Amino acid sequence: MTVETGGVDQRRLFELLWGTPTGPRRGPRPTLTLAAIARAGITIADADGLDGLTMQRVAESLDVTKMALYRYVPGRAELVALMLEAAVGEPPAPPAGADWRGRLDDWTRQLFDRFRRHPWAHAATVGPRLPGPNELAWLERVVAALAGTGLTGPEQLDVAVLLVGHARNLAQHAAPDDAPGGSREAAFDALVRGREERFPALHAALRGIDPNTPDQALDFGLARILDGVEALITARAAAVPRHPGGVDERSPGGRGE
Amino acid sequence: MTVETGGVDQRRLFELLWGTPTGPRRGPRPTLTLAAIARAGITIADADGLDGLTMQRVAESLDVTKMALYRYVPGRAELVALMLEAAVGEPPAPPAGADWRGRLDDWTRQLFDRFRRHPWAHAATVGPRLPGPNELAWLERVVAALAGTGLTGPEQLDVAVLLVGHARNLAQHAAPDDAPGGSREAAFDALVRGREERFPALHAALRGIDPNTPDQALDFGLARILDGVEALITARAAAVPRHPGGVDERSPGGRGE
DNA sequence: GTACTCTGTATCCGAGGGACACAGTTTTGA
DNA sequence: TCAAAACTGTGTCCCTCGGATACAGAGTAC
Repeated sequence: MTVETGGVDQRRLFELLWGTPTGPRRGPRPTLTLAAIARAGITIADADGLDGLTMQRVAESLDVTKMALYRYVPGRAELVALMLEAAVGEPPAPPAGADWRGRLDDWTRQLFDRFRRHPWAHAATVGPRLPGPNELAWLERVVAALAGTGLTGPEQLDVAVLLVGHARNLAQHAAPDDAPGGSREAAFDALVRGREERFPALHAALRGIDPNTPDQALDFGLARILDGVEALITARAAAVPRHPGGVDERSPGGRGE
Repeated sequence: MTVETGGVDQRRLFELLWGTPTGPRRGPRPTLTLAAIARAGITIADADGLDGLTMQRVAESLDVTKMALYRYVPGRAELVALMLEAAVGEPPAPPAGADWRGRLDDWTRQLFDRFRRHPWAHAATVGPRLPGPNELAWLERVVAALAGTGLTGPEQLDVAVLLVGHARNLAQHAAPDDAPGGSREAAFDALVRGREERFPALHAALRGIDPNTPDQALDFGLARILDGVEALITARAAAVPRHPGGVDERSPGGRGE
């Protein structure tokens, strides 16, 4: 029982995620596949969330005993990791002829879509964890799109972190099949109503909400982020017209006023 | 056993979060307080995460039986909600004399700090949930800071969502007491090493990482976001030049660009 | 054919959330 | 003053779930 990082067997998980599917030699041939198990788990978690995902249910849906799963997967935590890797899947091809901004825009929306289709994915990605090949491939796409923009390596990764966070965060806000108009704003409105003097600005902001217009938080945030990145890129290009990667003009919007 | 939203009793939770502390009439006076229970839970969760948080341990740390807690809290889920509300606490006062950007910058860093101090808070905030007074008060601060900038109500809320997401996301990346240099990048590097042809851009980006420089993802993302918001605000102001005392003339020298 | 190895199963255990009934305590009403 | 009512903390019980272990059957290598 390795309590390491929430009970995840790092070695075995690494083999499962990154190892080659080595065919066994002797003994009866397995009736299951890692992919099939992950698929079954995804189906269950999509329907009832991570709480509804029990080894028993996964086993039942595959017509095996619960303990049979442990021949393939060390435990529940590793199963979730495999499900996550399968659920994100391979990154989509970048749109043809798009510049870095077009690529990042499309990339974020595609990732958002993945997260929205699998609401449990958010909970499955909290805390440090071992990324799988698909996850790294998604990351590779962002960094590749930003290559040649003048951003440093760390900055490219920071942009990726920013976009992943936004996609993941917004997918959580937008329930997969929620009533249009956003139940979240409705809940806020109900709470603020009767407490206007306590939350005056919030009250005013909520008055400007049209229940018919769909939630545009994804578009809005994405546009702001990409505007900010674009501003940095153009500033870099103007400041250092030659040899990218020199002494960076760090202008942290940090601390001091 | 209300399976509603993960087993949360919405009515009772609303009373716990928003209700007035009505003193009971008859019977022995309670030995515990909601605040004390929440504090005990926070202490445990800070140390061992949400998985380490059991009713048993909370009860032990308060010298009561497990079932005694159920006199105060309907169940574990509601306890976590109370812990969250106590952990975020009241929002800090906005820095004196700061414009909207300064306020939002400070706000985001303070929120980041709260999340970083309580790593379980991220997991506790997945999915739709009932916000408490403190949570709404934090939100109120953002919207108040943006009042008069020309942004619409929904846009102000979208900015808040964006900033909350960034603070929360980055707090997860930055482990509370991790080794400097970022184990995350180190893990990436170890994975990419030997697979350079598969992740060429990632490989190149990782080469530009200096293990000594601290992680600047929070600063970077925050600066990008606020740059993007600022661009929108100035564009709005330029398009609608009237509105006498609305948009303040913020230009304290060379910020950003 | 025999030994070895791998798969799926049956059984068992402990941890954890929570229901329920009961005893003790404090206030209210007569 | 005293009994009834209401509320608190406790002990006990149950169920679910993750996982360990031992075992029986299946398939392969020698």
